[in-house]
Amino acid sequence: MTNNINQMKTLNKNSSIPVYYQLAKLIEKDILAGNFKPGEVLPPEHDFASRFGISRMTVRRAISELNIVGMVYSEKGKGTFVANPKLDDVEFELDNPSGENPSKEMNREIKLLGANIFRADETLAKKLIIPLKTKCLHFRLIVSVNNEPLIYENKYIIFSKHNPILETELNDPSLSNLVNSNGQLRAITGKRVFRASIVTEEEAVLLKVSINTPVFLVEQTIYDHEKKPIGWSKSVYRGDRYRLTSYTGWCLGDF
Amino acid sequence: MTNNINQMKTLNKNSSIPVYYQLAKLIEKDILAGNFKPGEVLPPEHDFASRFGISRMTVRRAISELNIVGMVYSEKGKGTFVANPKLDDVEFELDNPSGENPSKEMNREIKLLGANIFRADETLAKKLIIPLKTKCLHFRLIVSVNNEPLIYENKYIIFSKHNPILETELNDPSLSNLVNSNGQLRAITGKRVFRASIVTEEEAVLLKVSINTPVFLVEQTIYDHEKKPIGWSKSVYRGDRYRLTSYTGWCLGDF
DNA sequence: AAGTGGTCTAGACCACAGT
DNA sequence: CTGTGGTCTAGACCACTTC
Repeated sequence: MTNNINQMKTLNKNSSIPVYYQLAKLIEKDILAGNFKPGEVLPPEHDFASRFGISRMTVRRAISELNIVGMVYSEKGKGTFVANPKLDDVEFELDNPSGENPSKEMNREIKLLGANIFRADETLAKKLIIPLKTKCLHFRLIVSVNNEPLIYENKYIIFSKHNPILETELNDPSLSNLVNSNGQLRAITGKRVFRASIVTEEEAVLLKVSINTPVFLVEQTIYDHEKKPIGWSKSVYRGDRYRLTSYTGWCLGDF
Repeated sequence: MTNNINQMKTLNKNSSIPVYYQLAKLIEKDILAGNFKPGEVLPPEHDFASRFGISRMTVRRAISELNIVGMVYSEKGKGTFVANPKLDDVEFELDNPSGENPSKEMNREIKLLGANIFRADETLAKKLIIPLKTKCLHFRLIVSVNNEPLIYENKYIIFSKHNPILETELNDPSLSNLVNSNGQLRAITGKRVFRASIVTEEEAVLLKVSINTPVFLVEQTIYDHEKKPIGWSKSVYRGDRYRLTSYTGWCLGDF
């Protein structure tokens, strides 16, 4: 008794579109539609093979595509599972003052400054592509490490139902978590824009830094499976404490 | 008459390491050793298959790995070619003032402020892991777009031989290009660290901005095939004109 | 026409998970 | 033990490029 609609479709073996790609898209649709949820196991490979009358190698090729984009992960002897979209994997690193023990315990603390209903102003309406004054939830918070305030964040998500603000949400106040907890839509993709800027007076007070301190201004937008924006945030990272690293060029497995 | 030393080695079919991985590493070594140079074509797949006594599918799996990391690219009907390592593919975008035509012609200009021999000071010696006072080349330049100075860069590469500074190099003053033109070592991998900061007085004059303008401070290190640093640069991107964008989550092919 | 990479098959054996 | 994914084979046909 399956309700995986797309899986009843057939593959066109005479199409110029490769079978493995057709199958990958089919499974992708089922995952995006929620017929397979994160953590759940996919049918075994030989199932797909016999059901669609194709070779197991072709099934593997399809699933491999989904592995590459991180939509599923396979475990030998167990099965292939739907992953959680990693929406917060742009890693800011805390600057590590030389000599300090990097494995030192970090005491991360989140202080909620406010959580309330907010009627979309012009900026937010534009960001989320919603009418003016649409009901939204607004979170304001400060993230501190070792009692030092480092990040100031304002997060907005489209209001959908009266959910109480759970404490568990505030342990992980990432935008994707807030969206997933408070709406019926799941967060699928995200976009971040980084700017270099200088603290405003308000931010300087909140972050306990002097005026003219440089900051990273990070705007994040989160989209559902139809690429409609469902959440938006603007974060201020202290520029004297955070940095961003990226690697380029050739590497195979190791780095 | 081939001098592809590694290709004379054999694969261990009884190893716990997959054959496709062994072959991928073998080809990788040949590419890193310069036995196959960027732009050159690899032997056809059936060559590898018969030479090593393995199936063509296994060869394809090996080459697929190299495709994924961007070390080679395959073209139907033509062959598989060695790629150039993309070391400068972190894209800064110019902020696009609303309403302005994005396809508008950009007039990019590079002004060389200096190119001279530089004896490594403490900072540089540490960055390049070389003795103090080692001979290096030092480039200072300003990148302008539409007559507006936007980037100020200081680039250092280990001095290897007396090459004249070619004009062609200055059309592409990327660190990887400078390294490849002036040294005998090829640039293979790179690392970038981004910081948010504020212009120094000197930078403010060069970039024609007021004091306290925010900037991205971008440190880049370039490594050879043994992961030894061979070039280092420190660039200042005007924070009021540049931004950085990244995407996360699920996507398959399209975005 | 000959050579290349792209796809696909119908098997096979293996290592590992959960009984 | 059975079931899973991981690897590998020895073919096959196709589309494309080059001559």
